[in-house]
Amino acid sequence: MPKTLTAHHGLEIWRRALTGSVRGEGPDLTARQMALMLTVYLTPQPHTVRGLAASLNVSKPAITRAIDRLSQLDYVRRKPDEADRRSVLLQRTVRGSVFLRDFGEQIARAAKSLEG
Amino acid sequence: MPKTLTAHHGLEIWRRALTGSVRGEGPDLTARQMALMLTVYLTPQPHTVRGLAASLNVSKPAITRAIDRLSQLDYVRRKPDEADRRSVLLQRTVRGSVFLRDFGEQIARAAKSLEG
DNA sequence: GGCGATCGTTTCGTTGGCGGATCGAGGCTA
DNA sequence: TAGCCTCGATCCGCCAACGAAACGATCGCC
Repeated sequence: MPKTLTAHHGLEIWRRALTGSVRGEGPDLTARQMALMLTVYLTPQPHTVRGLAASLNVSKPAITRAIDRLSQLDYVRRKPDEADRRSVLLQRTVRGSVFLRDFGEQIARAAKSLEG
Repeated sequence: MPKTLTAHHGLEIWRRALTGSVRGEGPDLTARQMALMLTVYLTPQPHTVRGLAASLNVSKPAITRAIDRLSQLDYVRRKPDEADRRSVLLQRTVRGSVFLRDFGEQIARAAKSLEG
C-alpha cells in the first residue's frame, strides 16, 4: 500500500513508465485510447459506447474510433447487447490483459527503482 | 516515500490521472510530447534534439515537431547553443512548470484517494 | 581554405484522429 | 402499428503527426 506519493515522485514514475512505453515496440496509443483501455479493464462492467463517451467527456464517434483501433489490436472486443440490440458491450481480451499487466509492471518497476 | 507500489495500484493511479487529463480542458499532448516534456523537466540539462531523439528512440523530425508543438504552447523554448551553433538547447518555462506541477498533483491526488 | 561529418529543420506523401451531422437499426409507448 | 426516441456507426472536411530523404548551416580536421 503506497504512502503519500508526492507530486514529484509521481511525475518521475510517470516519466519512466511513459518513456519506456514510447521507446518500446508496443503500439502507441493516444491518451484517449489508453484511458478507454484502463476504464474498460479497471472499472465495473458493462461498458457501452455512450457510457464511455460520458465518462471520458468525449464524443461518441471518438469512442467508436478508439474501439476500432483497440479491437483491431485485439485489446478489446465488441459484443452486441442481447437485452438491447442497439447497444454494444465491450469485452476484455487476453491480449489486452497481457498488455495492461505489462504496463502495470512497468509502473511498479519505475516506482521500485525510486525507493530507498 | 512510496513503498512497493503494486502493478494494479499503479494502473489504477494511471487511470485516474489520465482520465482526469483527458476529461479536462488542458491541451492533449501525445505520448511522445508528454515524454519529451518530462524528460526536459526531470532529467539533467542540457537537452538537444539529437539527445532527446536517442533517449526516446524516435526520429529527429519527430522531436522537432514535438518541440514545435510544445513551444507554441510555451511549455518549452529553443535556445541556440553558443558553443556549437548547430545545436539547439531546450529551456524550461514557467508555464511548462505550472503544467507539470498540476499534473503531478493530479497523480498525487489519485494515489492519495487509493490509500487506506 | 577545403571537405566530409554532424546539427536541426524542412519537404513530401501518407496515415489517422478530430467534431458535427446524419444514418439505419432497434426499442418504447399508445 | 405509427411515431418518436436512443443506440452505435458512418460520412465529411480538416488538421496533426508520421518516416524518409534532402537541405543549409556549422563544426572539426588536415
